[in-house]
Amino acid sequence: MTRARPSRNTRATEAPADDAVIVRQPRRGHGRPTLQDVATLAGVTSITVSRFLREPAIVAAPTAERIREALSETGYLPNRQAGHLASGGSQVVAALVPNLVQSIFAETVQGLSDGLQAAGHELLLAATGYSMEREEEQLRALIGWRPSAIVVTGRHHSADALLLLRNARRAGTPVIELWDQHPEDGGFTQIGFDHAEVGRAMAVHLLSLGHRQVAYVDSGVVGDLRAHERCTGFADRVRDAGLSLVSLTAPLGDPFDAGRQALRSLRQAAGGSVTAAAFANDQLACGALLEAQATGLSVPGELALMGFGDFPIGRQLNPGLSTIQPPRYAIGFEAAQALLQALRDGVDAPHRPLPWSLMPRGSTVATPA
Amino acid sequence: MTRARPSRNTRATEAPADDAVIVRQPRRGHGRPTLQDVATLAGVTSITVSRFLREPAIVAAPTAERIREALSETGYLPNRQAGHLASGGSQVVAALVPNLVQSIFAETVQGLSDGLQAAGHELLLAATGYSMEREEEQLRALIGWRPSAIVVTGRHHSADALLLLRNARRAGTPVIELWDQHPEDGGFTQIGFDHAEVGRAMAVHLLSLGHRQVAYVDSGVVGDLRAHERCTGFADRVRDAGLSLVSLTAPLGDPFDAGRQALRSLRQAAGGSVTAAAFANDQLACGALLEAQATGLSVPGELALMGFGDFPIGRQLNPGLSTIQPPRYAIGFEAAQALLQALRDGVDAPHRPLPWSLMPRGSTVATPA
DNA sequence: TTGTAAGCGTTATCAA
DNA sequence: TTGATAACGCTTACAA
Repeated sequence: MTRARPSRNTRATEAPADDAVIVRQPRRGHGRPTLQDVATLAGVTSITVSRFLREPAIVAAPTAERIREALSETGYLPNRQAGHLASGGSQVVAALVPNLVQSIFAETVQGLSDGLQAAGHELLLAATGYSMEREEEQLRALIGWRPSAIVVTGRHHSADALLLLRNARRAGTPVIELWDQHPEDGGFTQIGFDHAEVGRAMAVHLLSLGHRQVAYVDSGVVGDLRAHERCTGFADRVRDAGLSLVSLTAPLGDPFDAGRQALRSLRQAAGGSVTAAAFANDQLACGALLEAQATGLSVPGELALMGFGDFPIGRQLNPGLSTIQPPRYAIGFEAAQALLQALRDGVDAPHRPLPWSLMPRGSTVATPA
Repeated sequence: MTRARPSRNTRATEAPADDAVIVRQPRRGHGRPTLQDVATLAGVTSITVSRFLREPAIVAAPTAERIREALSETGYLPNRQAGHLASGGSQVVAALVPNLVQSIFAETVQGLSDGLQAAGHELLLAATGYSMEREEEQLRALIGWRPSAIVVTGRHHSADALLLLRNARRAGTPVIELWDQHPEDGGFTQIGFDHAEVGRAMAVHLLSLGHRQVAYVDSGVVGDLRAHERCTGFADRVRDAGLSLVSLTAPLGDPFDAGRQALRSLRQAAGGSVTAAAFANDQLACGALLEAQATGLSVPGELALMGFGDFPIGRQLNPGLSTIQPPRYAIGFEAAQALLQALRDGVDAPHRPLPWSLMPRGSTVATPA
């Protein structure tokens, strides 16, 4: 790699006549053209170039032309750090999601990115791995960038993380919580839905189909609090109906395998008594569905199954997997809107409850053969 | 939201006795504690605090203690923009991948992130949507952050993007290309493998099983050049064997549906003559596999199928999907190592060909019943 | 061990 | 319409 820093001679005055010719030997800097380089080449001062870049109309036409040439000749690209430092505003949104690999959050990030793109904001992304300590750590790192807004997932944070978020808001940085809808006094704007309610709806779906012995397979990921809330909602609704619930937690590892394992545990523990099971997510449910098929267990005849997330694979299987379709993309896109609004108006954006829907498919509702 | 900027009185000298008391009314700044605030509180100057933060050992114990207190009292978090601007080095790696949703690149990003984490570097991420223009645009935005290294996907870039990358390298910024292995003179460090070779291996696998009428279903995503290279490699190898090839392109949209559609097209176009088909990725192949099952077509008896990517779902289906397992995570992790090495040594890191493997499963190799 | 001075590359403010 | 000047918050270089 050529490591020689390009000489900065261009930055010296064009005709350093009178005094001694001082060849500036910079010991700092990134070795890239600066506003000053462009200005010197165009025969103006840097502030004029700066103005041209932000509002081309306000510089005289001939000047603008010279600047345009100098810009393309130098290949100048503005230094954002310097810009943000000087202007005190960053046009950068920091976002924290649990993870990106094979996850429900990838589309949320896409929605966020799309929503911000249009407004010329950039996205600074980090993953927490469903850990609050990790969230706090990442938050500290992200705040170092002085983002114009902060987006986090869920409403539960460590005490210190909460402090960081409150401080940020006090300093005028909007804070938005994704994938949740459980407003409290003084809380941050929430864009999402109530997971306990989803859990209840899953229970209602199964009970309304006549099932009296139902099970819930919760996520093995300790930090997946929203899954646990769905579990609680499900359990409450089942108990309200005067029924008992078989509840178990899926193992970690490949979620399809975990789902298969959960189905085996279920049959072992409960024998054939359980007639319907709800899962924390579609991957677990698909695993169980495939395991049922492999072992000749009739779905939904002997066991009805449903998931959460509406991943593409669920509709492809036969029978199709009944599931909850959450507004994956919309959560991100609406968060972008809310955040832009908060920045514009200087007040917290209102909470936005977003609709989800239950998709009944063949894994719970037998189709006429 | 409380918008009042906190007053900066703390920044005035503690006892502004002699002259007039000037209450500084800042019109800029982020409204967050600065090094100066901490220093004033600790009764030292800002440089001492700065030093303490980077090398706690070199300040005197009692001073350190006062600084520590002041830090926690103010909740100070360093401003990275100012830091990088002053030091001329950024500790930030910019990475460009085609996409993150349901993609093979999510794990690569995870590997990159893990590899950088340990070295205290941060990741600035953007998606190109498999478009070169978008890549160029994103590259421009990312370079604005003056990253210490740049990571892109693949070896094909627009002319202007190539210029940007070359300039970056000339300025001492390592550039790394992921998921490819096709070194040219003066090219950038590549971490990945040769896709044409993978295509040939897929052909060899099917031919060695005795198939004489084979098909390749390419990705409908125009910008997925690596898939097209696998297609070319496959086609070459088939023609080398003196055989003809049925070649088609999957439609866009849900990849499972696209795979189903492709299978239907295949049967329509080629009748029953094709006995084996390779797909650009596992999702397409899984769709085809599910379609085959739905229509009572025996796999691999009447038609053998294979994919690329080794997505978790492939092994779950019955028969399991034969596929190529690429080093998804390793590509990211090794890229991090290469880049850190390049930064350390000041020379380009060597290319790193990474191994992939062919996973024969039931969709091509009939298991003894 | 601590401080002073200068500068990183840009923008806000005011003057011309 | 353009420029001079002073920040922004931090670090390097050098002095004490």
